[in-house]
Amino acid sequence: MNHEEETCNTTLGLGIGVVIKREKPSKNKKKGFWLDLSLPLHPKIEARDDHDYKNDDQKDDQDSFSSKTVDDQEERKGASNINVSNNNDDGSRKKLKLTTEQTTMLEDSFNIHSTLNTGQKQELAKKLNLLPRQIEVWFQNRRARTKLKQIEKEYELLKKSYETLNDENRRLKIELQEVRCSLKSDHHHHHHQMPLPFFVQYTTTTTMHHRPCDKIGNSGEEKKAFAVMNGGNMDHVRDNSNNKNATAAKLL
DNA sequence: CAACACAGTTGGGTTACTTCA
DNA sequence: ACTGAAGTAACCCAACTGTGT
Repeated sequence: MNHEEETCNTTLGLGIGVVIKREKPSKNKKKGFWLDLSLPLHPKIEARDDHDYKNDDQKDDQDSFSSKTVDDQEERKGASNINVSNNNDDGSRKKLKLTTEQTTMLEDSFNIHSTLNTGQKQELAKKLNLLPRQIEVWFQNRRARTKLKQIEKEYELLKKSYETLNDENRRLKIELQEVRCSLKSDHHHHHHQMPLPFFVQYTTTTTMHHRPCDKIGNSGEEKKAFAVMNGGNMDHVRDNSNNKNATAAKLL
C-alpha cells in the first residue's frame, strides 16, 4: 500500500445501514441483527488493528501459520487438515480447540517425556493430524503450566512454613514476657534467683554477644525449640545446664 | 544459521456472575 | 418475585514474539 493512499483515506459521510455485529459466540448469547450507526473513519487501518499485525511480513507469517521450519512447510503441502487453516474469513485468528482424544494422547506422551525430539514430534503430529509446530507449541505450553503449578505448590508450602514459624515466634514472645514479669517480681520481693527458661537469652536483643549454644537448656523440648529458632539446625545444641542460672542473673 | 527451549504476551473462547427490563 | 437477555470480569489455552543456547 502506498503511503499517500494510507494517510489520505479519511472520508466523512453520513449514512444508515444494517450491520451484523461481530460477537463472540456463546452458549448464553443469542445471535441477532444490530442497527449500527457508527462509521469507521479509517476502515483499512481498523481492519489491520483487529489483528495487530506489525508489518506485512508478519502478516505473511500469520497466513502461513507461522510455519517457520522446513518440517512444517513440508507438512503443510500435503495437509488436508481442518486444523491447518488458521484464519477466519474476516481475517480474525481462528482458535483451535484440540479434541479430547488429541489432548489425551498429548498428555500421555507428555507423561512419558516432557520434551520431544524431531522424530517423536513428527510421529505424534502424524498420529494426531496436527502440524509438528502445533505439537511443539503444545509441549511448550504444557511445560509452562507444569512449572507454574510447581511454583504454586512451593509457594503454598513456604507460606505454611512461614505461618507456623510466625505463630511459634509470637507464642514464645508472649511466654518470654510472662517469664520476665514473674522473674522481676520474684527478684524484687524475695531477693533470690530462680532458674530461667532456656530461651530467655535468645529472644532478647540485649545479650546477643553470648553464643546461643552456651545458653540452651538440656531437655529434648528445649533443644528442639532452639533448633527451630535456628532454622532447624541442631548442631549447636549441647549441654549447658550449668549456665542457666548465671544467665538469669545477667538478664536481671 | 537452524533448531530448540523458555518467558512473556496476545487474543479467542468459555463460564460465572451481575444488572436490568 | 421470577425470567431471560445482555454486559462483564476472570479464566483457560493455543499461538505468537523475543531472547538465549
